[in-house]
Amino acid sequence: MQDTGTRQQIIDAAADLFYRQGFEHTSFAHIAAAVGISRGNFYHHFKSKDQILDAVIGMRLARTEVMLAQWQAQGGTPAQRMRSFIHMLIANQVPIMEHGCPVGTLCGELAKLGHPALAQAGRLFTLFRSWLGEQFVLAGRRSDADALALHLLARSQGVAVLAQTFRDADFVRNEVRQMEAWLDTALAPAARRTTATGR
Amino acid sequence: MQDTGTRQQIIDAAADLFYRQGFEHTSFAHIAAAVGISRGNFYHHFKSKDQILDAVIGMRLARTEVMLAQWQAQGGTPAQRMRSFIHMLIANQVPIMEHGCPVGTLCGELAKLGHPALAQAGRLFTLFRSWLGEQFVLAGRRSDADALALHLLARSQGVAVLAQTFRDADFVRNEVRQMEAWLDTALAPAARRTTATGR
DNA sequence: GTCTATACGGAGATAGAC
DNA sequence: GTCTATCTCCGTATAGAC
Repeated sequence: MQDTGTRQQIIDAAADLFYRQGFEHTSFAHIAAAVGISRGNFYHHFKSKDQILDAVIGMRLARTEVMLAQWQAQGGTPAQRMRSFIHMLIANQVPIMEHGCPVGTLCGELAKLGHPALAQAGRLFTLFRSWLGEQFVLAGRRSDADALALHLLARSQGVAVLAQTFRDADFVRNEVRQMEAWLDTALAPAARRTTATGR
Repeated sequence: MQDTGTRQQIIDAAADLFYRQGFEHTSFAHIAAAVGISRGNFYHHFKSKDQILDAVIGMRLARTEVMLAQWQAQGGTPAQRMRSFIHMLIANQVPIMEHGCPVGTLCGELAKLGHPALAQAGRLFTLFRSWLGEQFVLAGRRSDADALALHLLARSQGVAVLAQTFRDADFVRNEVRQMEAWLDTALAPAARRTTATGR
């Protein structure tokens, strides 16, 4: 694991193609061409397409955990950290307008396919949900932290879906501004604990 | 057109299967089995799979226009009519939790496939966007009516995406309540015109 | 209009040489 | 580990009988 060899190249290429073209629409030929290997070589690394999907989701789970841990380690207030989350919509604006949110579109496709890996992909959402929930707890919204986390998650997903259809950068910026404003008002009455317990 | 014969049966079955399984994952065999005809019989009615998709989108555009016109004809205030829109999330809660929003998931899939029919499917969104925009104009929010319409559309899409992943009915109800509350505050300062010009 | 039979290509997957 | 060759199944699409 963690090699930069063929196996990891396959996972990287598959993750990219699954995002840009969708899981079902991506064939072994696509991935093989992207990596520059033959189709047959594939089965030395993965016994089936579902195994590649598992590996891709696993890698993305690991990378997401690292990113969230970094945001946490950077310090600052919970509000500042949650702005990092919201700001992903700006930072990834171009790919989102082309291919949607990597998490939302994957879960949506797997749900339609009735694919068993949906549960694993859903953990990507859960990672953000839990992390956001922790931030709201730290910000003093202990009782409704999870509902607030889900709300923020839903808002960002909605923006991603419409961004993909309308390709409207102004819309994205406008919604991001509104989400930040919402965050401010949501945290305002409980501002007392925003900087405390910043472990 | 508008016959209840085989052609319409095919469109109905295809629309249902495209929604539940996705467009790409639905084969002629699936549709033929659902209608109870042979695969070969298909090509008397549609020359290609894309033609079925066009017919499905066309039917859904027509039905959506009828629905919006009915909401308009029902009278009431713009706020009341927009509650009909928000309430779709409750009325269709079960299928949404299983298969997502019929509009959002179709547009998302077609975008990933790079399918030319995306533009037509996007008109489904535009229909709601324009209708909601009109309501906001009637409610006195002339200057930012379209932005408000997009916001409401995005909120509902976000709820649909997370509902599909987490299958949480409480979350849906909670978000719907918040959307209704948002609508109230958004229209409150311009309440003077809510009942006027109710053509 | 509806059927059966079939062509044709592409998909996932396997075997075995190098 | 990587390749070529091949298998099998399933998808869209066509031809032609009834």
